[in-house]
Amino acid sequence: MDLVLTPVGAAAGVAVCCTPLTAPSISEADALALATTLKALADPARLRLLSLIAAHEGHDACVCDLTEPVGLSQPTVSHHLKVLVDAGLLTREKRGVWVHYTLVPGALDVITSHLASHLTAAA
Amino acid sequence: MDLVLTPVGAAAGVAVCCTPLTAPSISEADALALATTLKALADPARLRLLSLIAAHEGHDACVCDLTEPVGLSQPTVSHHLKVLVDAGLLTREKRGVWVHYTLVPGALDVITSHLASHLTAAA
DNA sequence: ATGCTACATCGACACCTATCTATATTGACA
DNA sequence: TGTCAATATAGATAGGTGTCGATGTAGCAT
Repeated sequence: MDLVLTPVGAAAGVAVCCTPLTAPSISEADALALATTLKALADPARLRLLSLIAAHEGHDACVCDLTEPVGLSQPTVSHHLKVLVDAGLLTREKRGVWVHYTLVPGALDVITSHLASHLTAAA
Repeated sequence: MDLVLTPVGAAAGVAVCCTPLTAPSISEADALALATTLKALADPARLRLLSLIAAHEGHDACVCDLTEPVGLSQPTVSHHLKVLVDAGLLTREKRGVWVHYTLVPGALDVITSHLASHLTAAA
């Protein structure tokens, strides 16, 4: 239903502010999906949790390894870990009484490559 | 003031849940800084704005180029652009009546390399 | 069975943020 | 100078989110 409203200068050749498009931009759906994943990353507590897990042998750590270093309550840590699992950045595995969280290999690469492909110049 | 509370298994050699640390993790300050920048990226409207600007010739676009494609009000677009400038992802330049926003070259690379260095395995 | 320990869920609260409308500001032009 | 167009700022509001304490759940040990 969008009416074409005064395409300024289009017919008259008047200098317009706009530079021409040279490539397609990200779709609304892709932007939403990327933003959702980035939101999971965009928190200092969650970055520290991911970094702590990455620093552990096998990129694997249990909650008891993580609560004290980040200085947050156990329920809060549990909440953040759930966010990271839901975002596909961690996997959860129960081992007896303990729960181990492990980095998903390549998950970060997927994010950064999407960022690069949509937000950078093609040469 | 933290008292050392029952370092379980430390003396007895009992199997503990925890895997050993093999590397240092991100600092609290670095995590905060990275999260702040990522928050600027973690919004679908801002991702679309960045992508639109990247798709323009010279990675440069004026506000009038951006308002209609993202489908948001002009003040909202202006707000998002300010967030991106404050995050160091865009630069702002006034040209007569119009204002042009330009991608900061390499800004995205800085983010992704920080992510990679803190959150991935060292081989 | 009972209790203990590790972790998750619930409910509440304070704070942040995305969005809008209305208005101000700034520059071009007649 | 006065008007118009492009953009920014202000104020308001609805919804999201990080945090906590309290409580629930599940597995191990005695």
